[in-house]
Amino acid sequence: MRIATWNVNSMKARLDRVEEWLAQVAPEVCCFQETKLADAAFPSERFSKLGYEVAHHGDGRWNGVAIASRVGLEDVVRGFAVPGGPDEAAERRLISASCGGVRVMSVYVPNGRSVGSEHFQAKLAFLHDLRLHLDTSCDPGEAVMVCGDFNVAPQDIDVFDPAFFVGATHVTPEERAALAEVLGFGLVDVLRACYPDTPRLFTWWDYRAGDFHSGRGMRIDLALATRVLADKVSFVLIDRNARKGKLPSDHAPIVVDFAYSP
DNA sequence: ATGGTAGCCCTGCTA
Repeated sequence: MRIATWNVNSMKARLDRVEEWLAQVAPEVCCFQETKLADAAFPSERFSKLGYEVAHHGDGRWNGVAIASRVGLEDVVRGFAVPGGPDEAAERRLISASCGGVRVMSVYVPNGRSVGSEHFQAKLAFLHDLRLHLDTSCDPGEAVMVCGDFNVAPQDIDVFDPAFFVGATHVTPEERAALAEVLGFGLVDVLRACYPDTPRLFTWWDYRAGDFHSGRGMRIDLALATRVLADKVSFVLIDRNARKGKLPSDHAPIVVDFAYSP
C-alpha cells in the first residue's frame, strides 16, 4: 500500500501536474494540503477519472485539505473531533478518513508568521489540539497515518543552515515541543526513521531567489505513522522531481510504501 | 544580486 502527501499550493493551479503525478506514482491514498479551493469547486471528476474518491475540506481562499483514495474513503471527519475544542471551521486545515484499513489524516499546520505573535500561539494550539484529536478519535495500537505540512522542522538537520533560522519560526523549541507532543501519541516520522542521519532531506524550498536550485530548503512536510504501520515501511521517498519543471508547487511530495494490503 | 516568486482575487496579504 502506497500513501503519499503533497502540499500543492493551489489545486487549481497545480491540477495538470497533480494528475500527471498521480498517474505516474499511483499511490493508493494521497493527502493534499493548500488546495485553496471551496468544496464545491474541487475538481472531483478529474480525480474520479484516475480512480480516486476524494474528501475535501476547504473554503476557497487559503488552506484547504483533501484525501484522495482508491481503496475506499469512509468515516470522513472535517476538522477536529475534540468535544468542546476550538472552532476550526474557518481554517480548514484538517481532514480524516479511513482508507483501506488505515485511519488517514491530512493536516496543514498554521505557518505561525512570527515568533511570539498571536498566529504563532495559534500554531502551538493547533498542534496541541491535533494531539487531542488523535487521543479522542484514534487508538495508537491501530493503523493511523498523519500526513501533511507541519510547518515545523523537527531538528536542525532538517534545515539548510540552522544559523539562517535563528529567531525565525519553524525551528523554535516551542514548535518542536508541540510537534513532539503530536508524535507522543505513538507516531513515527517514517522518513527520518529510514534515514536517521541524512541531511538535506528537504520538502520545501522558497520560490524566491532560486532557493530550490541552490539547495536552501527545509523538511517541514512529514509522514507520521503508528508503530504497526511504521514497522512495515518498505520504501520512502521525497519526490524532488515534482519540485522541478514548469509551474511546480513550492513543496515536494512524500511517498511511503508499506508491506500492508488493504 | 542586500533582492527575488507564486497564488489568491480582499491588487494586499499569505507563504
